[in-house]
Amino acid sequence: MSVGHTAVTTPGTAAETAGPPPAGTRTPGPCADEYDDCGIRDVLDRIGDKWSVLVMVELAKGVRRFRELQRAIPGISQRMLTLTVRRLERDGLVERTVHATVPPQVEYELTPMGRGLTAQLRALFEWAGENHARLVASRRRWDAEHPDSEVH
Amino acid sequence: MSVGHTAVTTPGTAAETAGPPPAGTRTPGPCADEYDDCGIRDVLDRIGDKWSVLVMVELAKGVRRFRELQRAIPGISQRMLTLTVRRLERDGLVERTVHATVPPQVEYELTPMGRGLTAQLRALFEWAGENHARLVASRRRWDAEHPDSEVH
DNA sequence: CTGAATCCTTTCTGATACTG
DNA sequence: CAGTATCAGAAAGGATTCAG
Repeated sequence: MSVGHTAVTTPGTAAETAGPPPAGTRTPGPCADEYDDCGIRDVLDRIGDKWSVLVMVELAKGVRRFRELQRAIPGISQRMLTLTVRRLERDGLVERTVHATVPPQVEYELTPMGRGLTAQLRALFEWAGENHARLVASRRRWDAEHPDSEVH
Repeated sequence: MSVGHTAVTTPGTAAETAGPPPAGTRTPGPCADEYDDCGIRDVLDRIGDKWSVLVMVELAKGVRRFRELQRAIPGISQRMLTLTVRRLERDGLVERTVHATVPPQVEYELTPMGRGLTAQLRALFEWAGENHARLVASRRRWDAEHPDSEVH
């Protein structure tokens, strides 16, 4: 997702009548309601991408080198792994350590903040594990009732 | 994200050996480690998109009509709201009720499963609220140290 | 009001080739 | 090993138009 990580595009037409969330870019003041934003968007953009969670899950097991990560995450390309760890590093969730050895050796590990996030994700993982079957069933049912639909 | 909601490409090869997470592809056997997959991908694909969470958060406050949702979520286009609620409905997270009145009236509300998911998301919201400032700070620092970078 | 259908632009990913 | 640089295809998102 992301899209530059800002929702509203139109600069003018947006907030006119004024309301709780002026939505120029995102809620300017503190969280509109109980949360609404609160930076949840930044977090969702990170965990919502294709590989970040998998990388964090792997790093939750311990320090890993670039190649180790790639081998541990089937399907990820070198390019995407690089981008993913860079973004995680940028957000302060992962720390990158370069050892100036002959064959370059770079190690990645979760920062305290990164560990904090993965801890919060567990609740989500558990829920997913418990409800995935139901979700898939619902999905199949819906697809059966709506043969021709692009909503996938 | 998403990409057909399965990471590794291979299309056909669905459930062959049969197992808890037939998953389009991903981890061969059941959940590799503690989670890895377990359907977490489906969940992340849903909450990771641009609007689903905002819609669920709004619906967590009560039943809402289409226009009410759109007004409550600044920036969302009619098209995206339609797609978002449809996908949530497909996954069994939201229920759609059509009232055959003169001006069409359609109401949306979270299903028990939908409420269950939003409950799990609160942990994430709280974490985001507590760590967003730190994350943004880290981001600014990183950007300052890497003037020319596309990793955004 | 509640959508469905189009068209078009932006963003994301993956494949490939090259480098210190 | 650990990246960087390109490039092309795929997918997501937005604006607009039309309809029940």
